[in-house]
Amino acid sequence: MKKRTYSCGLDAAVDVVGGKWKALILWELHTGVRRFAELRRGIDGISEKMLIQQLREMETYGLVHREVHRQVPPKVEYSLTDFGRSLNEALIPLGDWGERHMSTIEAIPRD
Amino acid sequence: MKKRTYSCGLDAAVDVVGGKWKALILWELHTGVRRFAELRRGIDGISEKMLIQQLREMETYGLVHREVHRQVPPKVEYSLTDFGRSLNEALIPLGDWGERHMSTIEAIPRD
DNA sequence: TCAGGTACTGACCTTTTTCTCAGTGCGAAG
DNA sequence: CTTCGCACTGAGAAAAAGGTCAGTACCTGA
Repeated sequence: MKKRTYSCGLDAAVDVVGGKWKALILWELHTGVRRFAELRRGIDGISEKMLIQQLREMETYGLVHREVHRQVPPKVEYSLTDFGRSLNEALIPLGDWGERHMSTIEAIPRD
Repeated sequence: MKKRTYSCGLDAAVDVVGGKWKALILWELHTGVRRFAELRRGIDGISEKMLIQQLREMETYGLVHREVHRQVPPKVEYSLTDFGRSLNEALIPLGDWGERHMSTIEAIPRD
């Protein structure tokens, strides 16, 4: 989320889903409610700092709902809001596209 | 394009469309063939360096076709390949989502 | 002759993003 | 009595992305 104005809807949407981790988090939450540590284990290579940072951002966007259960040890559950689910649905064709062309994309020479 | 392996199709796709300019370029090319300077004028705020950098990247992905007409002054035309068009189609629902929620997204407090 | 348009390229710098690592406080398990 | 898991937080550094600016070589119109 860097911009304040967008030249088209796609521009705005890519700003919301962009970055290294948001798509992965959205994907993990697609299946339902998840605890913090479950997400961390489910998303390969993510650090705790990045995970919270992204979750908090998505919370301020209204995509993710955060529920704290006051108990020891602490239990915090994350889930998608209706808004988040609507985003996930809009992402399905893109996810399918990526799935179909994954090997092509991975084979592209970098730098 | 930073990764070599992806955990899901969405991850791969977001890596391809991510960044500040690619969505905008894709959107501009959606309407047809464009010359370099036309793209520059059409995309508000982009520098020549960024525009070429992104176009070249998209060319190596096979999304964009670059055609040089050997003449003076030079004329270079950019257009989408079939692969690029297939990506654009997969992006339509996301673009629509962004369009629908643009005002919400713009109203989110940053930092 | 001099600015302007064509399509770039490369050096260098700033901003943004991501990563690493250490630490918190509590309870349960070994 | 030490370690583990829980859900974080913050400092500081590294890496990636993006931006500015100057220059190239040629032609056209003023």
